[in-house]
Amino acid sequence: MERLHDAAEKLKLLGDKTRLTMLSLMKEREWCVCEFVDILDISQPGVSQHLRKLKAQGIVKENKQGQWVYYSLNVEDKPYIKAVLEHMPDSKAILSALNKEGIKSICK
Amino acid sequence: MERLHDAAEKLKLLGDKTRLTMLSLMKEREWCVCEFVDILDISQPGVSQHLRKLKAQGIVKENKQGQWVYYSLNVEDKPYIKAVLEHMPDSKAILSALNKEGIKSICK
DNA sequence: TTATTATATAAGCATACGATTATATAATTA
DNA sequence: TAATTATATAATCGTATGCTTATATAATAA
Repeated sequence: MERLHDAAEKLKLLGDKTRLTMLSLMKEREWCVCEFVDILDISQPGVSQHLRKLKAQGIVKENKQGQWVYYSLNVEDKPYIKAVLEHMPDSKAILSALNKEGIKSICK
Repeated sequence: MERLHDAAEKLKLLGDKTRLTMLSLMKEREWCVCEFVDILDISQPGVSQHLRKLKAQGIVKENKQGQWVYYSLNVEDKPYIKAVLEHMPDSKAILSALNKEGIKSICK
């Protein structure tokens, strides 16, 4: 059952707290790598690697703007992923819980 | 964000082909361990351990009937898991793809 | 051009995971 | 009671995962 195999591969990526947080944040807007680094307790290479995996599975897409790379959701054709994210908290709640409500493109 | 942590833990369990198949089958009815052993290409202890993890996260519940233990979904209070499973193939499609349409409580 | 900033890639490492075989427990049947 | 059947647990093992530090690449700014 190829469909289940592929779905499992993608769901596996949602089964990580850091990635699930990033994806939930991306429900609102696109974010650049350095913003995730500021928000999440993880190194910059760590963030990049999570995003690489998500992109490899087509779950996110990138948008290069000068030296910044913005990542956003690409789940319109992945209904079960979309459904999961719809049940996750929104950016405001996430940032508030992480005490990071102040961040705004800190990357300078 | 405790909610994301917990959700990630549960989604991690869906991110495995074998478990996702079992859960999708359970959309239709409860199944005993030996049925899963017949259907999936995995040993009996392997099946038991997958079910133990699913039960530990409250995703399935068991129903002991004599020497058989039947497992079924317990996702009414887990909307995002429910949503994922609703997008997965049904038992008929799964068994057909695995060439296992014949099985019917083979455990004898 | 040189320095700075943003991102990606590589290498290494500890831990988690999925599977197996062996064995234990429990219920059923002879 | 002994044998069979169903399930669970334990021990083991190879591989995958997530993280880090170090380094490379690319774009911007001085």
